[in-house]
Amino acid sequence: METYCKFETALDILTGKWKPVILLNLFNNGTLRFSELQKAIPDITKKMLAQQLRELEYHDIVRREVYPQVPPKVEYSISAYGRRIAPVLQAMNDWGVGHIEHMNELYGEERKAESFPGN
Amino acid sequence: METYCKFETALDILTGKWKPVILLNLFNNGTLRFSELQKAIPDITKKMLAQQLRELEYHDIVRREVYPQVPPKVEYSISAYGRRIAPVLQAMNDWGVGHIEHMNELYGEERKAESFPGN
DNA sequence: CAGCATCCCATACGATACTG
DNA sequence: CAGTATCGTATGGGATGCTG
Repeated sequence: METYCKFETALDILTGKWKPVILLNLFNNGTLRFSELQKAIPDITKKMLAQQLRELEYHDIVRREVYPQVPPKVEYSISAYGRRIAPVLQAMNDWGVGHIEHMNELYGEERKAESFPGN
Repeated sequence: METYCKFETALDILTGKWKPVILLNLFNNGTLRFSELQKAIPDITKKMLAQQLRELEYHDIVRREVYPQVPPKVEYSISAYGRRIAPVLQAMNDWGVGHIEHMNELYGEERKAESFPGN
Protein backbone atom coordinates (compact mmCIF):
# COMPACT_ATOMS: atom_id res chain seq x y z
CA MET A 1 0.00 0.00 0.00
CA GLU A 2 3.04 2.23 0.33
CA THR A 3 4.53 1.47 -3.05
CA TYR A 4 4.73 4.40 -5.48
CA CYS A 5 3.33 6.60 -2.74
CA LYS A 6 5.88 9.33 -3.38
CA PHE A 7 6.24 9.26 -7.13
CA GLU A 8 3.98 12.30 -7.16
CA THR A 9 6.85 14.22 -5.56
CA ALA A 10 9.04 13.73 -8.61
CA LEU A 11 6.09 14.65 -10.80
CA ASP A 12 5.56 17.93 -8.96
CA ILE A 13 9.16 18.94 -9.39
CA LEU A 14 9.44 18.03 -13.06
CA THR A 15 6.09 19.49 -14.04
CA GLY A 16 6.20 22.85 -15.70
CA LYS A 17 6.10 23.75 -19.34
CA TRP A 18 9.82 24.46 -19.66
CA LYS A 19 11.47 22.30 -17.02
CA PRO A 20 12.14 19.34 -19.31
CA VAL A 21 13.92 21.36 -21.97
CA ILE A 22 15.83 23.38 -19.37
CA LEU A 23 17.05 20.24 -17.65
CA LEU A 24 17.91 18.69 -20.98
CA ASN A 25 20.08 21.64 -21.93
CA LEU A 26 21.86 21.70 -18.60
CA PHE A 27 22.47 17.96 -18.57
CA ASN A 28 23.85 18.08 -22.10
CA ASN A 29 25.90 21.26 -21.90
CA GLY A 30 27.09 21.30 -18.31
CA THR A 31 27.04 25.00 -17.53
CA LEU A 32 25.10 27.74 -19.28
CA ARG A 33 24.51 31.41 -18.72
CA PHE A 34 21.00 32.81 -18.48
CA SER A 35 21.34 34.31 -21.95
CA GLU A 36 22.69 31.06 -23.38
CA LEU A 37 19.66 29.20 -22.08
CA GLN A 38 17.46 31.80 -23.69
CA LYS A 39 19.24 31.31 -26.97
CA ALA A 40 18.93 27.53 -26.67
CA ILE A 41 15.19 27.83 -25.94
CA PRO A 42 14.07 30.59 -28.28
CA ASP A 43 10.36 30.54 -27.39
CA ILE A 44 10.79 30.95 -23.64
CA THR A 45 10.32 34.35 -22.06
CA LYS A 46 12.74 35.75 -19.51
CA LYS A 47 10.00 35.59 -16.91
CA MET A 48 9.35 31.90 -17.39
CA LEU A 49 13.03 31.02 -17.67
CA ALA A 50 13.79 32.78 -14.39
CA GLN A 51 10.74 31.32 -12.68
CA GLN A 52 11.38 27.73 -13.66
CA LEU A 53 15.06 28.03 -12.80
CA ARG A 54 14.15 29.38 -9.34
CA GLU A 55 11.95 26.37 -8.71
CA LEU A 56 14.59 23.91 -9.85
CA GLU A 57 17.13 25.78 -7.74
CA TYR A 58 14.87 25.65 -4.70
CA HIS A 59 14.65 21.89 -5.05
CA ASP A 60 18.44 21.72 -5.34
CA ILE A 61 18.32 20.24 -8.83
CA VAL A 62 19.92 23.26 -10.43
CA ARG A 63 22.86 25.23 -9.12
CA ARG A 64 22.97 29.00 -9.63
CA GLU A 65 26.26 30.87 -9.52
CA VAL A 66 26.32 34.65 -9.58
CA TYR A 67 29.44 36.53 -10.64
CA PRO A 68 29.34 39.93 -8.94
CA GLN A 69 30.26 42.11 -11.87
CA VAL A 70 28.74 44.61 -14.28
CA PRO A 71 27.11 43.59 -16.51
CA PRO A 72 25.91 40.66 -14.41
CA LYS A 73 26.87 37.11 -15.22
CA VAL A 74 24.91 34.17 -13.86
CA GLU A 75 25.67 30.55 -14.64
CA TYR A 76 23.38 27.59 -14.24
CA SER A 77 24.24 23.92 -14.01
CA ILE A 78 22.88 20.66 -12.63
CA SER A 79 23.89 20.46 -8.96
CA ALA A 80 25.78 17.48 -7.58
CA TYR A 81 22.61 16.34 -5.89
CA GLY A 82 20.61 17.08 -9.02
CA ARG A 83 22.48 14.42 -10.96
CA ARG A 84 20.72 11.84 -8.82
CA ILE A 85 17.58 12.46 -10.83
CA ALA A 86 19.24 11.26 -14.03
CA PRO A 87 18.16 7.61 -13.63
CA VAL A 88 14.58 8.75 -13.21
CA LEU A 89 14.76 10.81 -16.39
CA GLN A 90 16.38 7.85 -18.12
CA ALA A 91 13.60 5.49 -17.04
CA MET A 92 10.97 7.96 -18.14
CA ASN A 93 12.74 8.49 -21.43
CA ASP A 94 13.06 4.78 -22.16
CA TRP A 95 9.41 4.22 -21.39
CA GLY A 96 8.47 7.27 -23.46
CA VAL A 97 10.31 6.01 -26.52
CA GLY A 98 8.50 2.68 -26.33
CA HIS A 99 5.22 4.38 -25.64
CA ILE A 100 5.38 6.53 -28.76
CA GLU A 101 5.77 3.34 -30.78
CA HIS A 102 2.90 1.73 -28.91
CA MET A 103 0.64 4.70 -29.63
CA ASN A 104 1.57 4.54 -33.30
CA GLU A 105 0.57 0.91 -33.39
CA LEU A 106 -2.74 1.68 -31.71
CA TYR A 107 -3.73 4.87 -33.48
CA GLY A 108 -1.40 5.18 -36.47
CA GLU A 109 1.52 7.44 -37.22
CA GLU A 110 -0.59 10.47 -38.03
CA ARG A 111 -1.65 11.04 -34.46
CA LYS A 112 0.97 12.23 -32.02
CA ALA A 113 1.58 9.93 -29.07
CA GLU A 114 1.39 12.69 -26.48
CA SER A 115 -1.85 14.13 -27.71
CA PHE A 116 -5.28 13.29 -26.43
CA PRO A 117 -8.37 14.17 -28.42
CA GLY A 118 -9.68 17.38 -27.01
CA ASN A 119 -6.31 18.63 -25.73
CA MET B 1 21.99 15.14 -27.36
CA GLU B 2 19.21 12.59 -27.71
CA THR B 3 19.31 11.37 -24.15
CA TYR B 4 16.17 12.02 -22.09
CA CYS B 5 14.60 13.56 -25.17
CA LYS B 6 11.32 11.73 -24.63
CA PHE B 7 10.96 11.78 -20.89
CA GLU B 8 8.49 14.59 -21.40
CA THR B 9 6.13 12.03 -22.94
CA ALA B 10 5.85 10.15 -19.66
CA LEU B 11 5.40 13.46 -17.88
CA ASP B 12 2.49 14.43 -20.12
CA ILE B 13 0.68 11.19 -19.47
CA LEU B 14 1.18 11.17 -15.71
CA THR B 15 0.37 14.84 -15.23
CA GLY B 16 -3.09 15.60 -13.98
CA LYS B 17 -4.26 16.32 -10.49
CA TRP B 18 -5.77 12.87 -9.89
CA LYS B 19 -3.77 10.52 -12.11
CA PRO B 20 -1.23 9.53 -9.46
CA VAL B 21 -3.80 8.53 -6.87
CA ILE B 22 -5.96 6.78 -9.46
CA LEU B 23 -3.00 4.74 -10.71
CA LEU B 24 -1.97 3.99 -7.15
CA ASN B 25 -5.37 2.57 -6.33
CA LEU B 26 -5.53 0.46 -9.45
CA PHE B 27 -2.01 -0.88 -9.02
CA ASN B 28 -2.71 -1.79 -5.42
CA ASN B 29 -6.22 -3.17 -5.75
CA GLY B 30 -6.21 -4.73 -9.18
CA THR B 31 -9.72 -4.04 -10.37
CA LEU B 32 -12.12 -1.40 -9.12
CA ARG B 33 -15.53 -0.17 -10.14
CA PHE B 34 -16.15 3.48 -10.84
CA SER B 35 -17.96 3.87 -7.54
CA GLU B 36 -15.20 2.09 -5.65
CA LEU B 37 -12.65 4.50 -7.04
CA GLN B 38 -14.86 7.35 -5.93
CA LYS B 39 -15.03 5.93 -2.46
CA ALA B 40 -11.26 5.44 -2.38
CA ILE B 41 -10.70 9.04 -3.50
CA PRO B 42 -13.34 10.98 -1.58
CA ASP B 43 -12.45 14.47 -2.85
CA ILE B 44 -12.62 13.68 -6.56
CA THR B 45 -15.72 14.61 -8.53
CA LYS B 46 -17.37 12.24 -10.98
CA LYS B 47 -16.42 14.56 -13.79
CA MET B 48 -12.72 14.53 -12.97
CA LEU B 49 -12.66 10.81 -12.26
CA ALA B 50 -14.26 10.04 -15.62
CA GLN B 51 -12.05 12.51 -17.45
CA GLN B 52 -8.77 11.29 -16.04
CA LEU B 53 -9.77 7.67 -16.55
CA ARG B 54 -10.58 8.42 -20.21
CA GLU B 55 -7.14 9.89 -20.73
CA LEU B 56 -5.40 6.97 -19.08
CA GLU B 57 -7.54 4.61 -21.13
CA TYR B 58 -6.68 6.45 -24.34
CA HIS B 59 -3.00 5.94 -23.59
CA ASP B 60 -3.65 2.25 -22.93
CA ILE B 61 -2.50 2.49 -19.32
CA VAL B 62 -5.92 1.70 -17.91
CA ARG B 63 -8.36 -0.92 -19.15
CA ARG B 64 -12.09 -0.22 -19.02
CA GLU B 65 -14.59 -3.06 -19.01
CA VAL B 66 -18.30 -2.38 -19.34
CA TYR B 67 -20.85 -4.91 -18.19
CA PRO B 68 -24.02 -4.33 -20.22
CA GLN B 69 -26.57 -4.51 -17.45
CA VAL B 70 -28.91 -2.32 -15.44
CA PRO B 71 -27.78 -0.69 -13.29
CA PRO B 72 -24.49 -0.27 -15.18
CA LYS B 73 -21.27 -1.79 -13.94
CA VAL B 74 -17.89 -0.62 -15.19
CA GLU B 75 -14.59 -1.96 -13.97
CA TYR B 76 -11.19 -0.35 -14.28
CA SER B 77 -7.78 -1.95 -14.02
CA ILE B 78 -4.20 -1.43 -15.16
CA SER B 79 -3.89 -2.87 -18.67
CA ALA B 80 -1.30 -5.48 -19.53
CA TYR B 81 0.64 -2.81 -21.40
CA GLY B 82 0.08 -0.37 -18.56
CA ARG B 83 2.07 -2.50 -16.18
CA ARG B 84 5.15 -1.57 -18.16
CA ILE B 85 5.06 1.85 -16.54
CA ALA B 86 5.56 0.34 -13.08
CA PRO B 87 9.38 0.58 -13.15
CA VAL B 88 9.09 4.25 -14.02
CA LEU B 89 6.77 4.87 -11.09
CA GLN B 90 9.11 2.87 -8.89
CA ALA B 91 12.13 4.94 -9.98
CA MET B 92 10.20 8.15 -9.39
CA ASN B 93 9.00 6.89 -6.01
CA ASP B 94 12.48 5.90 -4.87
CA TRP B 95 13.86 9.25 -5.90
CA GLY B 96 10.92 11.03 -4.27
CA VAL B 97 11.49 9.32 -0.93
CA GLY B 98 15.13 10.37 -0.92
CA HIS B 99 14.23 13.83 -2.09
CA ILE B 100 11.83 14.46 0.76
CA GLU B 101 14.66 13.66 3.16
CA HIS B 102 17.01 15.91 1.23
CA MET B 103 14.54 18.79 1.40
CA ASN B 104 14.14 18.26 5.13
CA GLU B 105 17.90 18.51 5.54
CA LEU B 106 18.01 21.69 3.50
CA TYR B 107 14.97 23.50 4.80
CA GLY B 108 13.90 21.63 7.92
CA GLU B 109 11.01 19.33 8.70
CA GLU B 110 8.46 22.09 9.00
CA ARG B 111 8.40 22.82 5.29
CA LYS B 112 6.93 20.23 2.99
CA ALA B 113 9.31 18.84 0.41
CA GLU B 114 6.94 19.26 -2.50
CA SER B 115 6.08 22.85 -1.83
CA PHE B 116 7.74 25.86 -3.30
CA PRO B 117 7.32 29.28 -1.73
CA GLY B 118 4.61 31.02 -3.63
CA ASN B 119 2.84 27.85 -4.75
C1' DC C 1 22.86 41.02 -18.72
C1' DA C 2 19.68 39.17 -15.83
C1' DG C 3 16.20 39.91 -13.81
C1' DC C 4 11.23 41.57 -11.57
C1' DA C 5 6.40 43.85 -11.87
C1' DT C 6 2.20 44.18 -14.03
C1' DC C 7 -1.46 42.87 -16.70
C1' DC C 8 -3.92 39.52 -19.50
C1' DC C 9 -5.53 35.13 -21.23
C1' DA C 10 -6.16 29.99 -21.80
C1' DT C 11 -6.88 26.10 -19.76
C1' DA C 12 -7.34 22.78 -15.81
C1' DC C 13 -10.17 22.01 -12.41
C1' DG C 14 -14.54 22.34 -9.39
C1' DA C 15 -19.80 22.67 -8.37
C1' DT C 16 -24.04 21.52 -9.70
C1' DA C 17 -27.72 19.57 -12.28
C1' DC C 18 -29.49 16.19 -15.39
C1' DT C 19 -29.83 11.23 -17.71
C1' DG C 20 -29.86 6.23 -19.80
C1' DC D 1 -24.58 3.14 -11.27
C1' DA D 2 -21.94 5.60 -14.23
C1' DG D 3 -21.74 8.85 -16.41
C1' DT D 4 -22.45 13.90 -19.50
C1' DA D 5 -23.49 19.03 -19.80
C1' DT D 6 -23.05 23.48 -18.28
C1' DC D 7 -21.25 26.97 -15.89
C1' DG D 8 -17.94 29.33 -12.81
C1' DT D 9 -13.22 29.80 -10.81
C1' DA D 10 -8.28 29.53 -10.03
C1' DT D 11 -3.81 28.88 -11.60
C1' DG D 12 -0.07 28.53 -15.03
C1' DG D 13 1.72 30.74 -18.44
C1' DG D 14 2.49 34.79 -22.07
C1' DA D 15 3.31 39.91 -23.44
C1' DT D 16 5.27 43.88 -22.30
C1' DG D 17 7.78 47.34 -19.82
C1' DC D 18 11.07 48.81 -16.20
C1' DT D 19 15.64 48.40 -13.45
C1' DG D 20 20.37 47.62 -10.96
